[in-house]
Amino acid sequence: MEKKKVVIGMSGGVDSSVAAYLLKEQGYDVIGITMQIWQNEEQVVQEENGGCCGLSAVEDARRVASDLEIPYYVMNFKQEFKKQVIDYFVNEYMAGKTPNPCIACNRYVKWDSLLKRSLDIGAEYIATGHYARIEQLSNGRYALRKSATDSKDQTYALYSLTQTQLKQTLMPVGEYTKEEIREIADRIHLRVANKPDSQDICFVPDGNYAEFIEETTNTKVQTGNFVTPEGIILGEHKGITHYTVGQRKGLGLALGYPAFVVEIRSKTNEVVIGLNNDLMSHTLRANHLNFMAIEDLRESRNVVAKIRYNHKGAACKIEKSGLDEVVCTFDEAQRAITPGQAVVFYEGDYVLGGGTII
RNA sequence: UGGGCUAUCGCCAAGCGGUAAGGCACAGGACUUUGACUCCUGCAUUCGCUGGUUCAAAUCCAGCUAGCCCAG
Repeated sequence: MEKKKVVIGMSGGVDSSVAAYLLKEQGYDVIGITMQIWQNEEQVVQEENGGCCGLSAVEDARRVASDLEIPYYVMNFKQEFKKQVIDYFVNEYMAGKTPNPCIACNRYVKWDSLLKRSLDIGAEYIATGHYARIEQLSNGRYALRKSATDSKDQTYALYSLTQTQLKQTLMPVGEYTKEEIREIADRIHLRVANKPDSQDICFVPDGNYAEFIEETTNTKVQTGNFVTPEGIILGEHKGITHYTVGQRKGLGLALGYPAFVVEIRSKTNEVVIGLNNDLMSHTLRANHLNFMAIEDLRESRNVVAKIRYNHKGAACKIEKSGLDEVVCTFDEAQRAITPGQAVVFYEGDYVLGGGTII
């Protein structure tokens, strides 16, 4: 019997390495791939940084593939990454919004480009080391289910996957806890067993994304005014791209009480400053919707919504307010609902769908 | 030029003779496959300057300097 062919995206980190191992154990014909997305080959690798985007990827991944005795290739996705992730990231910030590049990367680079190319080379599935599970529901649809450990769950960043993509994807790591994954890595003597988890934006290694935006656009951001909700000028800001809703640090505003960014007005180039309380809101609107567990939202539903990656989720009612727009009303006010971020709806452990906060 | 008031960390501000609170800001760390939030730690050997009184002064006294207010 012909073994099913799977392309596994390998970052060189623990999770995707163990994923590759698990797939091989499960009897798949596994091919390891590392996606070259941003850095130049000659760029010094970041030893400390493991993770999804693979700054130190190639060396480690190649070695793991070799240890697992699976074929391994590096594929170039720099163009796609530049267009779908970097450009999007920069444009969103310049428009006063706060993008989530990981979601864009997943959607366009991993599940558009990588999947296509994998199918082209005869694979039936692609696989990743994400902490999430994919299940087919009784209604026939595929949906993401939270990983075995809630604390590591990554379904939030994957809400935009389509039915076709889900059908052709495997996420073997989702059944395990992080500890179990490290144990497996240890047991099979993976050298990457103790690599730290990834973090921060992969293409801005030093974390200074505002500077990164200036460099890639080759323009200096305009400074502007910090204002109160009433319009009183409080001081000068460094440029809209330096801020996000809910931010406290880095404002340099000594008002005597903690001050937060409440709103970013790109039209007037103003950053509105207020109290923590001013950030609390019961509703949000979202567009660019994608539904998983259901085909569409025909009538209002009570769900749990996450409004950022690290959000425990909050009970709310969602209903359509347009062809591609949903209104979400929370039982309890939520803090710092931020335009540009994703909102993901859950029913139990399953992803119902999600969208982009307007 | 008379009269009054005030000068304590980058900002605000306790202190009232017994050996420098606190908040904001800032820095570092933790957390984190986005941005944030949050949490932890650090942050004036010194109180505008110079003298004096006292065992002991940021705290009392004198002079000087600077700023503010009211007169003119």
